[in-house]
Amino acid sequence: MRMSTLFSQTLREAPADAEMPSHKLLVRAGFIRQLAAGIYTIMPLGKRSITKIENIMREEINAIGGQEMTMPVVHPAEVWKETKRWYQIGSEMGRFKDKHDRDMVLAMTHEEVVADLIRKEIHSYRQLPALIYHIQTKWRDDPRPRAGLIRVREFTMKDSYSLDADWEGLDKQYRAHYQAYFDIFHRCGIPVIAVKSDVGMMGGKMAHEYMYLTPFGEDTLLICNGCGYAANRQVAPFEKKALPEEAMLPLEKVATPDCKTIAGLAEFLTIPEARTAKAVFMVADIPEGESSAQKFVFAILRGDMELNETKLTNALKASELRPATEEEIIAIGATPGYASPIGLPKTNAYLPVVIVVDDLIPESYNLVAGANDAGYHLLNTNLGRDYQADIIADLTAARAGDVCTVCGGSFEEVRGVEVGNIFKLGTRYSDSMGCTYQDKDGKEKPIIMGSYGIGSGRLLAAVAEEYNDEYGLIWPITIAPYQVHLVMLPAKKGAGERGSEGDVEKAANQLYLDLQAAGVEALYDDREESPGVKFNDADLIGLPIRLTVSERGLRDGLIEYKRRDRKEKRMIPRGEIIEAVKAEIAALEAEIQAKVVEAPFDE
RNA sequence: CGGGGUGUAGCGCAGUUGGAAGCGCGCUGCGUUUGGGACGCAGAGGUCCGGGGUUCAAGUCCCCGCACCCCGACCA
Repeated sequence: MRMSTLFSQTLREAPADAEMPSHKLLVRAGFIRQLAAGIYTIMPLGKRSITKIENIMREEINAIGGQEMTMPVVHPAEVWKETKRWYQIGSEMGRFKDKHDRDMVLAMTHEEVVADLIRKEIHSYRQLPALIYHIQTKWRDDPRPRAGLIRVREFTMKDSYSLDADWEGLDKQYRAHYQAYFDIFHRCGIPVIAVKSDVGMMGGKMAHEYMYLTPFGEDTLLICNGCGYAANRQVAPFEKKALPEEAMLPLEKVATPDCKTIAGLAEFLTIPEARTAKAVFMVADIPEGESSAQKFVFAILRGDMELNETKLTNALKASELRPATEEEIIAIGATPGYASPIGLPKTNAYLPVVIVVDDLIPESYNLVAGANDAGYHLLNTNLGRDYQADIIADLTAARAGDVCTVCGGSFEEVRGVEVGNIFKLGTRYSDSMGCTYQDKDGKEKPIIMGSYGIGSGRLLAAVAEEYNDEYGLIWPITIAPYQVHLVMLPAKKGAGERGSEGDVEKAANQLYLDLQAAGVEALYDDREESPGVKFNDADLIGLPIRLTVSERGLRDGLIEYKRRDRKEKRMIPRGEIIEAVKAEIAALEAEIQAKVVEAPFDE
């Protein structure tokens, strides 16, 4: 590609909007342009890199038996109603009506479409197992897109769907993906770890997320420093320290003026926060068939713990969960700052109340809780005697320093970006959409599904995040839009020669043709720009190998040769340059290949 | 959805007390330059986010919207 005709421009300064290095550099180098919040155009350079990423995905998924296809971006709402996700998913689903006033859905993911397809196509165990995948645009109306391509609303994802006759088959395909995903990430040059994750809106049994660790990441992970166990903070279990068992003491109401926080209360009564009960108020939408019921949630946990909203959502099987407002707290008859499950009115005009209690509370005796009376708390409250729980579950968020349930080690917190995930869906979709096959014995059985996704744009951004310096991007050879950046520095010209092609141009043009003939992908800077401009653009775009053709070098028949990731330059005779480049490409590819290793499966 | 911020040329920004819309980079033409974002001359480019209002006069003050960014909530 000649840069004089490349549809892309570098920018000296990044837009003020950009903060993350990957975002700034991808914009400055001309890989992406923004259309709206979380909606980007992928420019030619970016498209070439994304295509390479997607081809790596194709190779690896084909290698484990995948068959590529394409499924629609626009879905009739019927299939989403069948699985109930039409009702369960909130505002992040893109909905519209077609001209016949039919409800339509913009694809967020394709389980419903796959399920509809296979209930029509698959009838016999002979058709199983199968693995289908596609690389397709998705729309998720994220409430807060940010960080360039890391978190967008419209994005392209490779997602595969495994179809099996039995659970052993699912395990096998899940394991195959587990490794194939590591291979994909490693071939793109980025280190990742696999962690246990929440199944979220996907439903199903087991799930792993692949996390690229970076301080700019938006997910918090807990990693055990003893055994290496890693989990998303949303699901991480941990060892809770119960208080010693003691006899229940009688309830006692005490005045606690201006103690609206746990910290204030503990200080006022000079007791540890662990001796208090914290009440957190949420309003949840809980799906019931085709509609959903709003409920007021009273979550009780020990004062020294933090509520994990994902765990609470899962305990409630809620579709939406948000903090209650002060007006709502008052409306159910509780007293903000001094609220408690004890002494709540049995009925209220506002919403039904659900009391959800953390599983540490039954083992915690004589806690201090609010009295539902401004300025007063109750001493010695006890679950079972003083109030009842509707649900008891693990509700608390693990934090750095908490104890690992596997080995007793302690957790550290790190940040990461989720670049891929794999789910054992099981029969969640087969059941709701009637996807069955006939087994050897003639019985109808549900097809067992798995789903596996990687976002290509987010992966590109993660690679850009991992490989850059103060001058620009530094692409791994496998992802670089071109392998070689050929810089031509035109010679000084006398007045009469202007416009004619000089020796340097001739040599550079020839080298460009030779590179192409040798199958090397080259970006040729044939523009009339000063050397500084060309070198800075080359550094910014970040192709792995740079060749410079100049009068200075040509005098001795030499071409300058430099790797983007190294400082040193070499001068190589013209006749040897193609071989040198090919050898370097092979060496760079070997460097990446060396990173593709077997990963232990974390059950 | 809560909190904060920003909207002026393609990009980065300035714009005083309310009184003629500017600077740097980029862009066009000509010339001089040519190994790390050169220089001169001449140009083009504006819905000052939008709508109302106050005023003799609004980029500037007031009201209402919108967009984008950041933190949180949320989220495969």
